Amino acid sequence: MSAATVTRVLNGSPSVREVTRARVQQVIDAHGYAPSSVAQDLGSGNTKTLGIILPSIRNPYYAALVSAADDEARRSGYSIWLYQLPREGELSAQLIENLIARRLSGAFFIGGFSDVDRPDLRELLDRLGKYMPIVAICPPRPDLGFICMYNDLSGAARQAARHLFLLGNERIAMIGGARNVIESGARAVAFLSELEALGLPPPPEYGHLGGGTMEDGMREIHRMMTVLPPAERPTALLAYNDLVALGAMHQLRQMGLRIPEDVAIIGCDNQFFCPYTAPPLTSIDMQAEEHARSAIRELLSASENHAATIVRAATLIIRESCGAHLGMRGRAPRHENREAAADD
Amino acid sequence: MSAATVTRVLNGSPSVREVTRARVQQVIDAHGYAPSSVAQDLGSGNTKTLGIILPSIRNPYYAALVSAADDEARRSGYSIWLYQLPREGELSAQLIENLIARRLSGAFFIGGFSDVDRPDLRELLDRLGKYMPIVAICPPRPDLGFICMYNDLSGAARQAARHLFLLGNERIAMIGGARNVIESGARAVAFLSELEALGLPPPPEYGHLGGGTMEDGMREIHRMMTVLPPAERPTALLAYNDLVALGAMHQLRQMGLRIPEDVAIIGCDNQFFCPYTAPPLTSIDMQAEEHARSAIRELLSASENHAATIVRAATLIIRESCGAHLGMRGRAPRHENREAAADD
DNA sequence: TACAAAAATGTTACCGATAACATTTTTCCG
DNA sequence: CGGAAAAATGTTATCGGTAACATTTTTGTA
Repeated sequence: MSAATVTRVLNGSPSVREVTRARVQQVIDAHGYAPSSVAQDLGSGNTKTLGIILPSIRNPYYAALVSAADDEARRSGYSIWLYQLPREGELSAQLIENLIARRLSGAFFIGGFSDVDRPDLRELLDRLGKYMPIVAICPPRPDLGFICMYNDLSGAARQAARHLFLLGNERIAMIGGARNVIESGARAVAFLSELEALGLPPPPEYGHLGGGTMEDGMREIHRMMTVLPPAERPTALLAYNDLVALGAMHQLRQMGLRIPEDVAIIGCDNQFFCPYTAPPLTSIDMQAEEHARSAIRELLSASENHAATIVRAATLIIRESCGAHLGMRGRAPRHENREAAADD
Repeated sequence: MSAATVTRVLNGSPSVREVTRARVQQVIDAHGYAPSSVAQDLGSGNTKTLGIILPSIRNPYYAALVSAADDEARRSGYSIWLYQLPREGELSAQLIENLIARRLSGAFFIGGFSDVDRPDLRELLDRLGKYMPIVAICPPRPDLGFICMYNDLSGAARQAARHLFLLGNERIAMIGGARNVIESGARAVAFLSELEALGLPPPPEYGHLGGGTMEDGMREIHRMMTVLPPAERPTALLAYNDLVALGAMHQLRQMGLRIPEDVAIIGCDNQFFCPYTAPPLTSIDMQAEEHARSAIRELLSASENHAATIVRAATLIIRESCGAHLGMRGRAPRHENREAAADD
């Protein structure tokens, strides 16, 4: 029983006698043996493993991407190697080496809240791109030599802005994110251009966005609702993501303000909890599942990196936090109420 | 420049002349070369990779475990290989082989909502245990030959049950989960024994739990609040987890019932969104971070599997959904209101 | 039965890094 | 400057699986 025969039995080669096969199989079963994919990987030069690089799996939007990606990869016999990005400054060269050393079959990069200008991430992507195909969830940039998937927000942003406007909102603020950051920059631009088209550009006092967590949402809305004079406070919010929206809603409630009567709010990502907030959160669906599955398929079929962009339309999912179910009537008693309640 | 010299340069061996080191380093830098950890793994017999096996990364509680585990593993130069369990019947022998074939350095098993009696999972664990150390988040069982981490719920369950009782609740239902399932079985037993100690065993009409999602929570509470006569409906809920609680709260709101005035509710897991629900959800913290970090440390230091249990106390985190901030006064106007509103 | 063709099994080399050992080069002192 | 000790570098074998090739066994037919 040479090693080659065992290989043949394992791979179901037809040129093995039935007696031999049975004998080998018996030993395999007795030992619960499975051939080392480490050795297979080394021999074949294919690890059948895809890396997913993201800021934090704690963000449910990323978790949804990873979940779908894992499922899709496994269907083709590939598996997922997880890599949470450390903060800037902690992404040592050593960690990048580690990523290259793994000889992954491909990398799915979910930058999200990562600064465009983070030089460490650029170095990471540049170096990685020489070794494996990359697909990233990020707005297209001419200098990126791999596939970028992103959402065309223009339709949804227009719908969201007009929706809020038609419901009587004339002071609409954007909240969360940061303009110099890949993804939130794109979202900000989309929202901003629509607000300007309506003649409702957010005044500078609304601030320059700021973060992607619940705490960031709380802080920002608290600032606007206390520092600004009542007549200048926003009556509607476009949030960078649903987490920020969640924080903002919480803060508004704590201040005794009603949603959507006093402040309407629209989130982004359409995360799993959106239908379950009080009121249910109107949000923009970013097609996480489709992005993830198609990213994996691209990685599996790609032989070399090539610049390309794959666009999916984002769609506004209307629930109650934007005030749609109240119509214009919901607006009437708002101002007095809001100003009285929030003036602390 | 033989391969051995390159190895010596990479590993900083002292016995390399400075000129040689510089020459080799220059080539390394020019090519952006990093040594293949696949080959290293084969040679050393250590993949420095830990597998995390779980039902779905979409559950934020699991995501929190994975996030902390990834961070802890990376500190020791290890990385995480993700494996989402398919449904029963779809966990083929082939997938188990794949898991063994990877020659992982250890496996962190997060069973959660997995049936104790799922024979495929038992086979998975039995076979895996022969090849690598395992740490699982699950209640201890005499037949498991590896480390089990779990929460001692008795203190928190007692606190929760008495808390609800002292606030005037005499009809307390458990909602979600399934008795024949590892984790939810333990939670159910803990809650049940406390309710019985108070002389408030849930009547059979409250049903036999049922599931771990928002939808399950909605369905169960809808059933109780419509099928049961008003006088028998629960005035408080102990939810299997926070997702079920989220669904139940949503359904209660839709029925026009107030939380906690009409129905008080306590969740489990203390997920990230608990402080942000309306009202903020009282929940039982399960120490995800501590479990995950210590699980990784155990895996890294373990040489062989040995049965052991590591217990951490679960703690009740009181917010508003249980009615604590209202005290007994919150109970007074409840009954009339609840019965009138929910009687559809 | 003999012998060629076909089938079954065995052998060798390779993937890439590295430990152990072998060889070459350098150093340093008499 | 010779030559031994020390330092630097090269060579070989190994990890486990497998492709390619080599060899042995079986089959089938004259």
